[in-house]
Amino acid sequence: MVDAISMTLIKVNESGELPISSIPSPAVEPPKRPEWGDFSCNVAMTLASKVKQSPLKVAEILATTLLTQFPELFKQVDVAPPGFLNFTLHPICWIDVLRTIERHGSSYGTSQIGKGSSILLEFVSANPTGPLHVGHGRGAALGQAMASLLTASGYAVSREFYINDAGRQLQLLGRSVYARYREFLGKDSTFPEDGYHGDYIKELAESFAHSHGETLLEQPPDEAVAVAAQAASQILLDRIEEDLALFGVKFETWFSETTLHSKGLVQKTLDELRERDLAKEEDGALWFRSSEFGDDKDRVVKKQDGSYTYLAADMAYHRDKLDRGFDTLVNIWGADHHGYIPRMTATVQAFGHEKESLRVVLVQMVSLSRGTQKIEMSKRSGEFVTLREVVEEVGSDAAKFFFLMRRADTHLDFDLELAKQQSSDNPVYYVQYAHARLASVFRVAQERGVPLPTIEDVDASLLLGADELGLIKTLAQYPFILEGSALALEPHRVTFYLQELAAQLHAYYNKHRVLPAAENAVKSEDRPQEDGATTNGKASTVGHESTNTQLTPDVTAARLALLRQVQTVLRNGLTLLGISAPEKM
RNA sequence: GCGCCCGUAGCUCAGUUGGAUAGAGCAUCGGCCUUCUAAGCCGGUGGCCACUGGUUCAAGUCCAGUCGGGCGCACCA
Repeated sequence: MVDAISMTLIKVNESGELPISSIPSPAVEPPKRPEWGDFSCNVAMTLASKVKQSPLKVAEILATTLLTQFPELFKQVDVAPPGFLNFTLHPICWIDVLRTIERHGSSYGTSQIGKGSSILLEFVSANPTGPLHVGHGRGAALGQAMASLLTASGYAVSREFYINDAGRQLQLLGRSVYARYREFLGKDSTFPEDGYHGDYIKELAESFAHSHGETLLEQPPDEAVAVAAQAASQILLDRIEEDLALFGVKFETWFSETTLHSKGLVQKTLDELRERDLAKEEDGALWFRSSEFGDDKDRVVKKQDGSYTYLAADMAYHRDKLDRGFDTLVNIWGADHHGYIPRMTATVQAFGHEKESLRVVLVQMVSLSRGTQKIEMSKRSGEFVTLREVVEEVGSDAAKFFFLMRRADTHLDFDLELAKQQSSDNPVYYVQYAHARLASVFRVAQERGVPLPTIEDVDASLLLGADELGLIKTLAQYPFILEGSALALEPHRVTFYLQELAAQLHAYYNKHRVLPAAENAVKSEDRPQEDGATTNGKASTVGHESTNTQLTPDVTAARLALLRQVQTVLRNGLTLLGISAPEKM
């Protein structure tokens, strides 16, 4: 398609009809309205000013040349103001799409645009100081879908969870648990000012009292707190891993912040900064000259008291990621961390990498509701809805779909009532139902001894009606949706596509019968079909004079073959998002 | 004060990286099952794309400014 246009451009240039100094690469896209054909191209308008002719004139020249050059491909090439070229292919060309889907099956839609380039995808990375909440769930669903999407597009993806198991938060956890532990044993205790208030802290403390008895009381508080912190974070981390597994999210690596310190990598990172003359001593602290790379100001990495800042550890972490040889680092962060991006891109550049090698996807907050009733959440009081609770209530399919329904950088309203509803209002069921419905048709077909044909077995000319072609064209888009979605790191595009395809399928299903009625075999009729494709010479069974299509065995076979491909694409898309494609509902 | 994100139908949001007459779903009103799953379909109602200016053949999309909402601005993590 694009090649045809490029060749034509070269031809008209050589023949002198249009003197083009440089041949542009034409942009071809499906037009907004079906009446405008199968593809449209704007190259005439971009060229018009260069060749000093009106866009319409340029388009005319290209259109006639294209049509005479490629008669077997184009049925029609139209020119529309202000200078669009609209192409209509011979309908029969579209049948190739179905053959492609049938041939590739579950791999239909995958590509190699990533060319094997390696990506480290870091997401969730919740502190092991409490259970995962819904916000983490959104990040988890997004990361998981993104990983599948990128893998399907030819990238080598590795998923990683960064464990913040060093520093103040963990100490606070230890002090919280220790305080509850003393409380439980009837000793006096002072709960830390901004400690963790959730009930899970009490549970941890109690189980701690059972396993350790009163032994911790005999230790100095500092040591006891450290022991409590260690034990509690390990348990909480295990639960996080469990919750994620339950949600269908897995990581190749769990990277512990502590190992950065124990291996001396933080100090090494700062040493390297000095070597590169990107560090400075000031006010008794060590600073990273991040402003050299566009940050607002320089940042402290080693405090006056000699301890490292969080940034220092994070710099060491990102340096380590790059040292492991990844081409691109993708981080999924909560939107409240956006101010951190300049620091991190500065880090990447400080160690000699392009700033494009770090891509940060920001995820906005999730607010929960039941119908119109909002559910208040406050982390301070420890009253927030956990991911596990949501998954148990609405199921992991619905949870994932809802998390992936919106662009990452917009607020998400998650309606628990809606997610549980089994109706067309619920987009998850809507898409899954389309898949199950088709499965049911195939089941009934087999029960009645109707064979399930392949595309090669059927009379393809029976699939050239407007509704059939509409479905086929949507199926043809799928690989492009995946590609765009992967490049932009936007899985929500796949969710929207699936809803569109499902809608089209449901409409088709309601309008056209596939199997003959159970008792009296051939009496069923479709509603009038649009004229057009049926004028194609081969379509002998499609009565040109009659506006109705008889549901002959040939028609049944052709439609079955078409619908199998629809089902394949529905299944591929759902699977990619980590959502099940049920055979029955 | 500075920086980032957002502003599209009554509500929740898409908008193919600058294209033609801006689209869905919800809500609301009215239809469609003796037949392959009604967890479905068909039709009606709804818009100053926050505002102003600029860039060009073309702006919801890019740039500048204004207004409004959210979030950041630590030798915290």
